[in-house]
Amino acid sequence: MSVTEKATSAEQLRGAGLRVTSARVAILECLRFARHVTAEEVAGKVRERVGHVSTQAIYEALNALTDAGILRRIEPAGSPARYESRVGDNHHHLVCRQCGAVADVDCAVGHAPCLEPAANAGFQVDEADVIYWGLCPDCQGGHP
Amino acid sequence: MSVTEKATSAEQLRGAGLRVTSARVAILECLRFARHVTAEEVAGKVRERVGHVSTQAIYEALNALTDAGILRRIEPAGSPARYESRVGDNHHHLVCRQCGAVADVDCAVGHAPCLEPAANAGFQVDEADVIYWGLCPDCQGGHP
DNA sequence: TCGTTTTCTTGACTTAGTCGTGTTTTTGGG
DNA sequence: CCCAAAAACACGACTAAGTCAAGAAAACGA
Repeated sequence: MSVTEKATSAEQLRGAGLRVTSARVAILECLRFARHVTAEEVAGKVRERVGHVSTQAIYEALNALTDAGILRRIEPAGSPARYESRVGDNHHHLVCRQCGAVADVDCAVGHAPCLEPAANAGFQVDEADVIYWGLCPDCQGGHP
Repeated sequence: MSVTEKATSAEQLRGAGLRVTSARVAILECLRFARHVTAEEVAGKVRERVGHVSTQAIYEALNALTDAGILRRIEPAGSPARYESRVGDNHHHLVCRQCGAVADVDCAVGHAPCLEPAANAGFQVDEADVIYWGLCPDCQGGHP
């Protein structure tokens, strides 16, 4: 499986005008399976695959990939930034107040959803960031 | 003006079961005029009114007031937390990518807006946090 | 006014990153 | 295939925005 995937990851990088390095490929591979992971978690998984990579390299790569549109960064309040490889559909997120679990939600309002607020106060809006806060199924048992 | 307002702020605090202190009253007074301000900005304004107050006291008071539902905290990605006194209507926010300016938006979808995502994945949702990202009128001049 | 409880102060600590500087890798051209 | 330029990475110092802990001060009910 990994041959095809590595090829795809490399192509993705080249297509975005980025150099192909083992760290970046490993990041993309990891995010194929792990979703909504923090930079530290990515670092751990990447190191499992390719040995030592500095934390700063992880940050820089994640920033580069995010800027290139290959990854999407979400930053729920009170949580470190999380990354996912599902991009381009501007879906939203459910976040559990208790355990921090994150789930994807498709938008209710169409394909470029919620992008237009009722009155935009003169702002030129290009993205809507929607987070639904609540309790995930596992945390609904109501224990203090 | 300030007599009535101080009374009101004190009543608000007492009504929420919180002790009335000069720092808390000053915070509420400031947030009557200043909106979407950071903890540091609040600290500055509060100190103008009542002299020395420690930064930690500001943080603790803001947390207490937020927990009590008297203030609302918003935390746009890449910005420190901001506070506002407009609570209870679950309105949303426009944030400028360039200068960080924040503006209020009423919700388009009704009075308990966007609270229900299309599919909630079993989550018990109690709040929707919507941030529209874009450029404010002042930053639309397109200067690099 | 007194005592309890909450709040405030001071200061150390933590987390999640950014900023430089110098050293490796990639990679396209010869 | 080799080599220079550009990009990426390593290492370490630094920063912002808070939290945590222990003792002093202020609120408020009796």
